[in-house]
Amino acid sequence: MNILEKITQAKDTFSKSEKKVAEVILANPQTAIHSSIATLANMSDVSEPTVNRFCRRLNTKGFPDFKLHLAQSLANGTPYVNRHVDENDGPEEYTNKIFESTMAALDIARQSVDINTVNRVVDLLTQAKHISFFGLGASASVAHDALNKFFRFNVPVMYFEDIVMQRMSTMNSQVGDVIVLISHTGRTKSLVEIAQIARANDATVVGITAKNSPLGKECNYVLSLDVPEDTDMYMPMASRIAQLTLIDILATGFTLRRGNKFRDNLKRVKESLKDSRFSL
Amino acid sequence: MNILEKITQAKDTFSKSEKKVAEVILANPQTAIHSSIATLANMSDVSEPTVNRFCRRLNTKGFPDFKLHLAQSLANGTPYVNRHVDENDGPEEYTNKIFESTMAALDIARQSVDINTVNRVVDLLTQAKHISFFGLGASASVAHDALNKFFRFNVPVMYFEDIVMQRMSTMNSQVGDVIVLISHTGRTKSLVEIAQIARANDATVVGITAKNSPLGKECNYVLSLDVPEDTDMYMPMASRIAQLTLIDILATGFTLRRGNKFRDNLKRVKESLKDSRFSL
DNA sequence: TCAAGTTTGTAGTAAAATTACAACTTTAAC
DNA sequence: GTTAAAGTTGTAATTTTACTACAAACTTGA
Repeated sequence: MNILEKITQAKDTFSKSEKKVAEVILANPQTAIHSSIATLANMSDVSEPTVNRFCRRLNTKGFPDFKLHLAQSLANGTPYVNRHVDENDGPEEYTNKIFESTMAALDIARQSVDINTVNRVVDLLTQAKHISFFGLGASASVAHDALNKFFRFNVPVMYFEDIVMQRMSTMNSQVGDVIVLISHTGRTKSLVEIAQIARANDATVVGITAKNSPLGKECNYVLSLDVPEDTDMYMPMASRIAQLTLIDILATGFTLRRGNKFRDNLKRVKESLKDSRFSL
Repeated sequence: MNILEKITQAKDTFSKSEKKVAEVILANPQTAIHSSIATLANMSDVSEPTVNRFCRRLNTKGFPDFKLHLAQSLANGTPYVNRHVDENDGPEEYTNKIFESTMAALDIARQSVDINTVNRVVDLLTQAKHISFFGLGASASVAHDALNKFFRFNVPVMYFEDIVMQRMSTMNSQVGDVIVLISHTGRTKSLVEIAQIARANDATVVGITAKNSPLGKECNYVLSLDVPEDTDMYMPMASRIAQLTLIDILATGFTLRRGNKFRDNLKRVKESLKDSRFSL
């Protein structure tokens, strides 16, 4: 595991002085790898052995070894950690933290996506007679976004915020229709019902949701995303960004499957916006 | 550049003994980063100062610095690059490319955000009598998402997709109201008009848009995001992810400004969902 | 072959990291 | 409250590691 994440995670097990060291390192890891144990001790306002003990607590052989691990964490690839926003953070801190934890979440999500399912879902979507995107709460805007993308493909695509409309529309679904249900937790009752109605009508149900959730179990295909949520904020943040990225992937897969001529079509949709815009 | 590549490339400029060092390092770089200058000198059958000179020849400050560079080169993972999707990409390739370019875009966006403006906008929002979020097309779902977030704060917040509703609502705006207009290009005519109406009513207009665009010029505050768009796809992708992240930042700033008691409020909103969900 | 230049190693020095131990806190029990 | 035990932290000494200065040994070309 990335040592920066490890520090964040193990913060509670640290002693007072060790926490000081952790703070200084997390605040400026780039400086840390270029400092000696003495300067780092000074910056953290602790003694040199404390820094050394801090390093060992993280299962490194000592300070130089720790610096090596830190350097590797900082190397391009996985530079970002899911850093939680703190009460006392100023604008600069929370802005950077949110960007970084969003990137970190995407990185984790990427590793959890099942490519085969993506491929099969893209297949389904290209062959669908009708596509519907439904979500509620925070996932409603994701469904909304999906509408905006797939609508450009000149495919019959639907999106409703209203659960009654979602229900009525699903009642009329049939074989060949694909219904994409979006829910981070997969425990939204009314969406589970929609899934059941759809399957009773032999429509295909794709869930962008948690694998073993009540909703997940009702779906023909589940695209699950493991995303660490900052539960302190009591708001869905990273999860819906990951969902949106997944929508982008499905849309991209769709256009690639449809081939080159189809891309001209997209270009035309984009150009149709010209009149509603000021020219460059 | 990767220091391992650098060694291979600069091999010709090395002296006989330095080449020996290069060989040993290239043959087993993992061992090299965990060795002291003495052991490495021994393995290469040269003296310690030779190893040191070798390090300096590669523009490093010395042996420890060289090890740091080497460690970074060895760190696993590819950097976040904006890799464009290619016609012939399979599901695995385009999935990874989209995740990576989204992360790369966020990284670039992060560097372009003006923290001072973020801070001032958060200020405005916390003091606003009414907050409106308007966007069209792909930005509509971003505005939709903003509604979902700010609505939890128990603040009078509005969101319309319909330009007539947007217009009517803005007509009634007054001092102390904040209208957030979202548009990637900043060239959507009807949003520019909304901005003009709002300012005529002394409401404050915040644009999440391009700085020097027609819309940007009509705003009191502009939060601009430099995001590289994959224009090949003819679809907004990374831009709206960056916009959403910015919404997260504003929402977070808002809650932090409001303090601890307010967080309990958010918790209550979240708990109110319980009945609409299946329990764990 | 010899002188100028380069390369290399030896020995000493400086810096950095680690260890051992003592002083100081904290915690919990009485 | 007092006190003993456990845990934490810092000081000082020690060891390890890296670097510098300089001299010896090669190379090169006239």
